[in-house]
Amino acid sequence: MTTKMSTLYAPTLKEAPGDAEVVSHKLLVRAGMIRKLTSGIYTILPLGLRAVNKVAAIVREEMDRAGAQEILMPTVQPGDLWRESGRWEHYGKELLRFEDRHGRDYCLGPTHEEVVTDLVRGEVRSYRQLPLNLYQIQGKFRDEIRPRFGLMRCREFIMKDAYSFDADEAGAEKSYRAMYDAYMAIFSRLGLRFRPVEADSGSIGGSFSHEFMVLADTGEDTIAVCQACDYAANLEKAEVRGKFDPSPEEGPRLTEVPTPGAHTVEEVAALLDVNPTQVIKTLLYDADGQPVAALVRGDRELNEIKLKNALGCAELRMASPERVREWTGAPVGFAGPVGLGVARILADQELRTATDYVVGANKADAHFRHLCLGRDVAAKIEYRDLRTITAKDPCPRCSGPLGLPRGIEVGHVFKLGTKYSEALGARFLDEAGKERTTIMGCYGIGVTRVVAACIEQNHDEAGIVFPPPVAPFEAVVLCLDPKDETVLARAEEVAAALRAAGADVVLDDREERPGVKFKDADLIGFPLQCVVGGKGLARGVVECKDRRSGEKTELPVEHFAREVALWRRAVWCGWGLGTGDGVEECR
RNA sequence: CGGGAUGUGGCUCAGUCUGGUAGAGCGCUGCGUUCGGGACGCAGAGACCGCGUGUUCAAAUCACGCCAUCCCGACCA
Repeated sequence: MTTKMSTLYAPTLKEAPGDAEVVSHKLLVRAGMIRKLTSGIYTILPLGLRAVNKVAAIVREEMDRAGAQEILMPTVQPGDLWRESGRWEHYGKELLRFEDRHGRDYCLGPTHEEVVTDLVRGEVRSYRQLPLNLYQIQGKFRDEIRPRFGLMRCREFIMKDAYSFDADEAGAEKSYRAMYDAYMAIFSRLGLRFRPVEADSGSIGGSFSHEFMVLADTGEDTIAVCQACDYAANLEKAEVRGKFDPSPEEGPRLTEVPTPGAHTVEEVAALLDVNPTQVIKTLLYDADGQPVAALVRGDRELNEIKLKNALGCAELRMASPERVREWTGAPVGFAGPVGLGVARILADQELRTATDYVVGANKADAHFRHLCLGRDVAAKIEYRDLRTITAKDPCPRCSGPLGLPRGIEVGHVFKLGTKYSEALGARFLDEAGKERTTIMGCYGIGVTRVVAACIEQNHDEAGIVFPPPVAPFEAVVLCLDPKDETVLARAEEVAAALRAAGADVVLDDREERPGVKFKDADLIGFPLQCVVGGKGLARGVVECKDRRSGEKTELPVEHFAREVALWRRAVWCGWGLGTGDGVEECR
């Protein structure tokens, strides 16, 4: 049975909704694939769900191939389990909490480390049961501070999350590698241009991780990519390398100068007529309750994640203006390292060469000139890599040139270590009969976000340009004269031939003018479009269009079945994809 | 959480400043003409103008409160 547009619930819109900002959001709504229920929460309509399911199917295949087993965990989770892991207190407001009728605490699962670890600790008691990798594809809820951009950052979304359990470090490495490889296979098969990048492991915790970024100018993340070697890292992670030799401690003496009202680096630099590179920013932080100062050059950006990692603290917050006054004795804007009473002072490594800088004097409306860190600061200074990398910095691996493209995070793999297995007591007996803690990894793919990212990367003026593996239907047959039984019958034959060639097909049999069908086909972004109408049939041809290239090919009605299979393969090739029939693989 | 903006038929918006009969386009229903890149004509249906309170003879319009949605920001001294 051919799916027919005449009965499909796919309400397309000529105009974009007023509340949509980004292109994937606008197009998903216009193409009749999603509708908003409330902020950050969407209903997925038939066409949207088909795209989501296509992504899910490929994810499932590759996960199974990698040896993971599918399960389905509950969305509602007991608060007590989250207390055991310590995250009931630490996860914050993204965790939507509520009580049942008995007043017991529950939450909607934003991720499932607790539940899966609870599951495994009950049954896995022997090294013989390891390794184990369990995954699910399921709705997640995260009460985002500010949901936005349609399916890109919403509160309720569909995610594939997998969790690996291993007996030892080597096994955990292997599991991690298997997932990394599976993710490479998944995103390649989906027809996306993407990069795996080194990443910080963030709040989930753990020691090592990679993100999978779909390259798109509208991405929320910036990544550092080497143009010479294969180094790629999230901007927050990318290391800055270079030679930073201590410089001779000489030069003019430290001098206090009045700088009334000059709070920012720009104001101070302008007032003293120096370059911002000659100013040191002193940033004050509260690190697990301890006062800490971080020093970077005036034109640099401090990378808080690097600072947090360098300090090894759990919570890092910028000091409040009251704290700043308390620690420095001056209002915000005049902090400096000279005589500063904080627990630790960290400085970016490039300041090792620091001579003749301008810094705050820890006194209202005053700064010092001619500061030499080694000479003028009595306290110990820890030099570390603290600043955010820039496009001007060399690649930390090979010193080649860096690019800073934008990306959308669609996948993330973590080595978790024993953080959750330790907290929840997931232990087993090894060969020697000794009790040990399982080593975990976790691996996520934002399935709904993949669909949105796919559109961000592939669209044009007319609408979505779906890669064939993601499209809700790979092919559409536009029947231009549905009232003419001969034409309609021919359209059904064309649809059958496409199906035989391996494509899933929708038949546009609506009693609409041709223009409406053409517009909708392009808007929804069916990769293969075949037009069956009186005019073409009179010449004995079916006109086929490749949505991506716009190229039109006339295929003879007579040998259509054979011709269309070849044409389909050519379209997939244009995407750099093979159709999997083994005839010819592209790329 | 701070700042800004918006809320008017299903959708996109005008009308609000200057209070006085609720509008347009799209979509929808019917009829007719059209029919290969979002057709045209005619006739229709459809709105507690986000909610509440107040001011007024009179409120979509003014005031206050609330709610919702979107955008920017969340401490880079």
